[in-house]
Amino acid sequence: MVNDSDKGTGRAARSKRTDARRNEQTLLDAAAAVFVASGVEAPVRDIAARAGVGMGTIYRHFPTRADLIIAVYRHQVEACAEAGPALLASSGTPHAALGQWINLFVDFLVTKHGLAAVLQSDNAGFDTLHAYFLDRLVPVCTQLLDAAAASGEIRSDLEAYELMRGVGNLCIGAESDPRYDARRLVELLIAGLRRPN
Amino acid sequence: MVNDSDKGTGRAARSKRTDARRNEQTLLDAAAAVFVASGVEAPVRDIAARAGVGMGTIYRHFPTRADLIIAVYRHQVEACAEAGPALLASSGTPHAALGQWINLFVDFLVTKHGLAAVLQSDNAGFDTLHAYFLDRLVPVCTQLLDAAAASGEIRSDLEAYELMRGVGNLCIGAESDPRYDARRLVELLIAGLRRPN
Amino acid sequence: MVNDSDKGTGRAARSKRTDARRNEQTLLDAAAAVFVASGVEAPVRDIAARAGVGMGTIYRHFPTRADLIIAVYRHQVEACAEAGPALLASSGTPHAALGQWINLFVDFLVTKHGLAAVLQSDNAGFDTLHAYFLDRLVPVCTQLLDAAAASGEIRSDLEAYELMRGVGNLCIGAESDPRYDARRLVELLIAGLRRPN
Amino acid sequence: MVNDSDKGTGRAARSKRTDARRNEQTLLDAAAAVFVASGVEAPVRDIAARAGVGMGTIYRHFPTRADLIIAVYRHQVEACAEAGPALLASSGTPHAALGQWINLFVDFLVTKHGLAAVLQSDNAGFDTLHAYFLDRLVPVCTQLLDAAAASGEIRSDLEAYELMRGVGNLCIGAESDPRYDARRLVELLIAGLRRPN
DNA sequence: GATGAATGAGTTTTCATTCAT
DNA sequence: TATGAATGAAAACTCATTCAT
Repeated sequence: MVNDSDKGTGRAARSKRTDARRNEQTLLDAAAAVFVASGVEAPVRDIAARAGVGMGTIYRHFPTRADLIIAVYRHQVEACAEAGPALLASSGTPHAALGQWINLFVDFLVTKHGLAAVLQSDNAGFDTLHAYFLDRLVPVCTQLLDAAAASGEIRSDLEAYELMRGVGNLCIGAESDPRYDARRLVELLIAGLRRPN
Repeated sequence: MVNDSDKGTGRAARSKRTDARRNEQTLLDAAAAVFVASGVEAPVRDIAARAGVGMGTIYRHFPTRADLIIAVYRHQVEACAEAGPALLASSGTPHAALGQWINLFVDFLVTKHGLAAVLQSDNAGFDTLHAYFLDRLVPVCTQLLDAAAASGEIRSDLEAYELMRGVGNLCIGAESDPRYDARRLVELLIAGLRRPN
Repeated sequence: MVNDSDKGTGRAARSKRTDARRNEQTLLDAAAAVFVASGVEAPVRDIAARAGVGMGTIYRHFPTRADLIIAVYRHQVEACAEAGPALLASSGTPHAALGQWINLFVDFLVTKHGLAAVLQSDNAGFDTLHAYFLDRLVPVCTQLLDAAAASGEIRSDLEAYELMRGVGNLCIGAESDPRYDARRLVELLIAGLRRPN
Repeated sequence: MVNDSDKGTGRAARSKRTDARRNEQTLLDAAAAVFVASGVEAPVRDIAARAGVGMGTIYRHFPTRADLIIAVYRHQVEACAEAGPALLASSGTPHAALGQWINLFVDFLVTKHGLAAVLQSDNAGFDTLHAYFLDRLVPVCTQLLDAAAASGEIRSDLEAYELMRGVGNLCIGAESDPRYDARRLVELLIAGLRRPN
């Protein structure tokens, strides 16, 4: 309310947009909550109910389920993407940076119920989601991998795509099983990359 | 029960039992074929159709889908289980034996369309399946792991259950993606186990 | 019940088939009734409710709406198809035969609420229906048209397909409008075919 | 409206009316374009988007879809209505005039994607549309029909309403089927009207 | 007046599972 | 025992229409 010096149509326009934005945030919150409770494949109707809106509203804001998931997790994906170069600059060695970065990625996947599973599903409806993840994170991972390979620390015959897919798979089902610690296994995987001196 | 040479109705009974067994084998063959074609979550109706029987017959022999999957793959699971001690005896080192055994396990999972995915699903209907796999294979894997740990080749802080679950996860979706080679990643994982000399 | 001398599995099999057939007839009757009341595009659920069965049952018997419509009207289509040659043999002139046959076709279309409309819809779901009608009736109509053309009674530049489509169109909406008599207009159309002596 | 640099309310009112008219024309153009592309049953949202206005604006100007269709095609309907007497005056015979007029009507219907179909729909929402067409064109057609009947050229037992409805029906689906030429069939219909000398 | 967000009924379709014959 | 017909819950998705801003 610092500035509400608008009048005429301006107010209407601004206020409409404000409301819609608020509503969208409500939707994202509700979706996030439902995703935690029932996984990212929860029925649209459940999310709508949780948000207290009609189903059509969900479809208006997020035409596909992938769009919704992306919106819900965008911040975290961005943070992960931006952390790549930063770690490379600050960590001791490229391999260490890679390990830390993968750790962030695991953090992300493991805490999102069912997201890892959906990342490997070949369901056509998730194409957008797949594309978003790959577009955003594969280049970052490639950079880290290249640096570590260039420094001679690791083998150079693994694509970022394959590594990320593997890490993603290792994270499937991790939340629900106390006897399974995805992070540990991912560490082994990264350790296994190291060039046998 | 070596001898159940019954007479009178007995002959009928024996023959009926024979028939039932024949029928069951038909079912298993059909299910295996459909699993290859459409994955282990194929509609029951398809399997029944392939076998030329009614759906009720499937349910009679295999009350749950898990029972059917177990029956279909039992032979291969048994073979895998039995290979453990054999490899330990014949391979150069325990770690090599472990690697070869895991390889067999990967062979198995990767060729069964969708089986790996179902192994990690937390769908209650698959409990029996999970239990069967774990009961049968975890002890074998434990033995290999213990031997390798005892020889000092690998770290000793990983449970067989966790390793197998990780390997299973790495195999998810491997058949359908040419850019993803599950076996490679599993090798990295096993390599990562090695104790840093 | 003239003959129920079946025993053993025979009875079960026969009785099952009998029941299914009875049920299918129930379905057809219900569908016919609903078609009359609400047109051939009535919701599947309505038909199921009318028949007192689940929706799945409709889908089992008739995978697409077109299949159901075909089944409901098959008898009448067949009768119409068979009447063609008969009329040609018994009527005074080929043109007269054509007129009478078209009349039968109109009888059929006009009494089926909404069927005519669906026959011209380009909805892909009705492809089977279109194909059935065309396959069955166009040849008959062609025969009548050819005979009348050969006798010099009518112009010879009109395809059976086009004529039938036109007749079909003229029948659209005829049931519900007392001021519109499709039959009269069809007569004009047929009269218009006559070669100007 | 040369000058709309208004201030003071009076001028504002005039200008508002001008704006509204301009807006309405934009709407009509957009609707016409969308009707051509997707038929007259296109979603309201599409039309609004095309016009660059909100959906509410469409509803304000044209409370029902029929109102919109009428507005879009009013000019052409008027032209058609006015052509009737003109043709009667200029053509050789009343029957020729009738044929030419019907031709104009067909021109109109055939080029409007889906309009013919909507003209026969018994959907209550189109009542206004039906009424408008009938009110405007039936009298014209009646005049032509009466003249031709009076001259002895044609039978006198057909109502204009019924004829126009028939012509409308014949035009259904004509744009999308190369094997179906509505104009030809309409010609047959008109030819069929001729009194058998 | 204009906007466009929200609503939610309505329809289709699929399959696991049961159970009468 | 075997059969397969019947069931009906579930879920996605679309759009006409309303109404707060």
